[in-house]
Amino acid sequence: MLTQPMTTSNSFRRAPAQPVTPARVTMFENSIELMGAVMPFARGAEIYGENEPAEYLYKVIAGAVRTYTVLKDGRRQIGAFYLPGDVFGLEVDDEHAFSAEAIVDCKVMVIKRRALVALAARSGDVAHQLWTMTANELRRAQSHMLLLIKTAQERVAGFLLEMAARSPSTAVVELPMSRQDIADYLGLTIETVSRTLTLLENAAAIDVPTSRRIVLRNHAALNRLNA
Amino acid sequence: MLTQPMTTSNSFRRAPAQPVTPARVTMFENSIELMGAVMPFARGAEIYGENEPAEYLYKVIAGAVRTYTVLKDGRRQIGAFYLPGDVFGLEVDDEHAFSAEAIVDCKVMVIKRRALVALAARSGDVAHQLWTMTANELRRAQSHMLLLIKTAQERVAGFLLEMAARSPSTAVVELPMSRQDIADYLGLTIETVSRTLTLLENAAAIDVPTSRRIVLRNHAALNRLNA
DNA sequence: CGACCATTTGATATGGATCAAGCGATGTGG
DNA sequence: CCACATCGCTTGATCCATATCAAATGGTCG
Repeated sequence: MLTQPMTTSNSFRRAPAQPVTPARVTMFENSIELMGAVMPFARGAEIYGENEPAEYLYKVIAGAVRTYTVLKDGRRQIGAFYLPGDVFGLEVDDEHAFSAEAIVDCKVMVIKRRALVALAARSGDVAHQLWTMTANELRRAQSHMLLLIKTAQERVAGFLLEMAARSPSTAVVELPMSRQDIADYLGLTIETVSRTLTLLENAAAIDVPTSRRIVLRNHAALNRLNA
Repeated sequence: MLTQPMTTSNSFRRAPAQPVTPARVTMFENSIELMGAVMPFARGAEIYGENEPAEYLYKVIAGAVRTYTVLKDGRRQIGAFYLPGDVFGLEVDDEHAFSAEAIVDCKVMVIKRRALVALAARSGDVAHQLWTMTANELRRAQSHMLLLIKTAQERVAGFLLEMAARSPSTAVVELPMSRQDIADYLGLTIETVSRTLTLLENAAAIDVPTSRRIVLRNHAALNRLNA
C-alpha cells in the first residue's frame, strides 16, 4: 500500500548527465546494475531519514527526489534536488546527514553501500568513482552556499539556470517541485519566490505558462542577475 | 621577501583534531610526510587562486588559512577557515574552486596531488583517506549552508561554537581572523557581526576581553540560539 | 458545481544593510 | 616620549529587501 495517492504528472525522465569518462561510466554502471534493485517510491514517501544508518545509496531512474533537514524551529532546508541519472545518499560516515523524499512518484535504484565500498577496496576505478561522486556533491553544496548569500532575484535566476542546465531543454524547465520546495531550497519564503517569478516574467526574462513550467526567454538577463 | 610585514600575533598553534582511525592516520600521515614540503606563507599571501590548476593539496601546520571566492559584484564569500591539522585545496577536478590565502603568517605542508592520486590508485587505504577528506569537506559545506539561512544571532553563535569545538579550549576562542573575514564567512556585514557580539555579551553569553579573544560563558544559551 | 490546495497578490512589519561618525589600539616620525 | 596618523572595531541613524500576515485567484478532483 502506498503512503500517498499515485497522482498527477511524474513525467520527469531525463538522460543521465555525469561528466565522467565513458570507460569508467560503463564499468561503474555495470557494477551498479549488478548490485542494484529498482524500487518505486510514491510521491511524498520517505526514502531515508536523517541520522539513519546509511546502508544504501541511490540513483534516480525516474522522478525527482529532495533531501532536506529540519531546524529546531521547524524551518526546513532542502539540501538538493535529484533528477534522473543523479546519485544521492552517498555517505562516508555511517549516517545520513539529510532525509530524502520522493517529490513525485519515482523509480530509484537502490545499491548496498557495503558492497560498493568493498568493491572499491579492490577496484581503484570504483574507488575513484565514489570519490568523484562525493566531490560532485561538494561542488554542488558549494555553489548552493553561494546562492544563499545572494538577493532573491539572484537566487531565483540562479535556480532556474541550474535547472535549465540539468534539463533536456535549456529553454524550458519542467519543475517537479512546489513553490514551497523551491523556497526551502533557496532560503526564501514561498511569497518571495512567487513575486520574484512574476517580476522576472514582467521583465520578459521568463514565461510561466503554468506554475510548473518555466520558459527561459532571456538567458543573458538571467545570467546578469546571477551575480 | 615577504609580501606583507610580519606583524602582530600569529600565535595560533593547535593540535590536529581529525576523527580518523589511528592506523589510517599513521599510514597516511607517513605518505604525506614523505611527499610534502613545509612552506611559510606571510599574512595575506595567496596560496593559490581560483581556477588555477590544482597541482597541490595543503595541510596547515601553523597559522590559519581562508578560502574564498569573489562574486561578480565584488562581494567576497569565505568558504572555510582552516586551522592547524586541517587539509585544504583537495580537488578531484583539475581546478581549484576557491582561492586560498594565509590569514596570519603560516606554515603549510604542500603535497603534490598527482603523486597522492597515483598512490591512491595502488593503495586502498590512501584512496579511502582522500575520499574521507572530501566527505569531511562536504559535511562542512553542508553545515555552512545551514548557517547561511539562519538569523544573525544564530549565525554568530554557530560560528563561535564551531570555532570553540575546533579549539584546544572549548571555553576560550582565539580568533585569527578579522571581523570582515567573519562577516564574509557568515554572509553578514561587519557591522552586524560587531553588533551581534555586543548583544551576546550583554546577554552574558560571551565575554570579549579583546576583539580577537572570545570567552564562551554560556554554551547552553549559544546552543539555544543555534537553532 | 463545489471543496480543496497551490499559487499569486496586497499591506505592513522588521532584521539586517547602508551611510556616517566615534573610539581605541598600534605604530611612526618628530 | 609624545603627538599624530592609521586601522580595525564599535556604535548610531536611517533605509530597504524580504518576512509576515491576510486575502483573492485559479487549477484539480470528487
